[in-house]
Amino acid sequence: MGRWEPGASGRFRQAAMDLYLERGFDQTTVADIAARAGLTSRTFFRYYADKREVLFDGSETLRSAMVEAVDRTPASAAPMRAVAAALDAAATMLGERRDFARRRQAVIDANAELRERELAKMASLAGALADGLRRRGVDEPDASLAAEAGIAVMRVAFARWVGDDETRDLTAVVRESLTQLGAITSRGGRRRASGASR
Amino acid sequence: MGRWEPGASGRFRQAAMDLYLERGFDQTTVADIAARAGLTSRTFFRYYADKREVLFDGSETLRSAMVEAVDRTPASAAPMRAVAAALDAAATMLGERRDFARRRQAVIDANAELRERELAKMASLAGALADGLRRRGVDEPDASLAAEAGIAVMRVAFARWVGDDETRDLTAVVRESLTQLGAITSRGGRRRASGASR
DNA sequence: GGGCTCGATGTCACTTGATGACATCACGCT
DNA sequence: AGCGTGATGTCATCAAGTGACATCGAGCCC
Repeated sequence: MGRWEPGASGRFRQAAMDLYLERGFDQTTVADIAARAGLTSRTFFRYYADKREVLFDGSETLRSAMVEAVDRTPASAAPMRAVAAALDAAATMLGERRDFARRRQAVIDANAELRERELAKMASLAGALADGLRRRGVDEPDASLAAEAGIAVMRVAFARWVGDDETRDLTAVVRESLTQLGAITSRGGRRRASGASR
Repeated sequence: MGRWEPGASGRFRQAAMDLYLERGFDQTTVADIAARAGLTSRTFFRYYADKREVLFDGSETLRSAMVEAVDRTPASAAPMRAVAAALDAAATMLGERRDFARRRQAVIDANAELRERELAKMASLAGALADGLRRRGVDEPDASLAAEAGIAVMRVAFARWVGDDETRDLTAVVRESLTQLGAITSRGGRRRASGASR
């Protein structure tokens, strides 16, 4: 498997994922990944800006899906409706292949640098959402607040879904969490409002 | 200024801040910082785990202040009340020295790695808040949701405060933003609820 | 004072991530 | 066949960290 074997980026992704799982992120060198992929470490950096990025390949796709969901929401709808649509889109994309999501998350959770990168990706999602909201006429700080709140919900919901024993639909968890956020933040929110979820 | 000059960590902090501002984070090497501080690069890494950490020295103090604010909140209060208290504490700590906050933020905003680190610090704050809430009996997912929402508010409010021309009190901006989040997330939130802020 | 311990700092060596410059190879086109 | 082009390899280099060990300075005890 030398030069010109197709699917270089995919081979890198696979090799990296395997190695990160086998021996951990720190214990894996870029040279290792390249060797397993049948390529050179220099080539690795032509596909991925750094050693972490190889785990976040689909995030651009996810972002555009969420933005499109925002754009598709009727202009008359409230900001949080558009955010909810974006979260639905994200949940649909991530909701299949829970086993993959689990393994990937295990790798990320085990390493501080990877957690940082994931946070950055989520922040970028929040930024894109806020852009989308502004584009539809939502002013600041509402646009940023709605976007950040939405991403916060997504973060919490995803973590619950990944760590859950029973098989639940990610979309359902996301919607539940979004509703729950509304309950919590509503003024006069009473203590122990006897949660509707779990 | 050789060995045994006191205040090594402070000298590192000062030197790093200066250099990051002068020529940028990437263009500053740890050896540069150490030289300006009159120390060695090896010593730098004894005080700070990496080149970024030197900009986040007070974050531990901030965290404990916020956690204490949560703990000090009456047990009968709703979760978001405790979160609000924590945000108030944070705003009080960060609210003075806006010029310093500005310069620091300019450095951070200019560099992706630093932005990542800042996100990590904020995530750690959210985690500490969620812990505090659980300690006072708040169940999941409410604890995580409230904590994450609170940090989201803090992020937005801080950005607005730093980027604002007029001089406003950070505490006021934070409270405003928190109220605004409640308005946005409340079910039936109508479009363009004619914002109360800005 | 002399010698002692101990923590802070320095020195050295090394691994690894990341990047620039340049050479080479495989493929499609004419 | 010859050529151009993009993908890959090779080489050199820098900077971030890290471990092992030496050294210095200060306080302490006798």
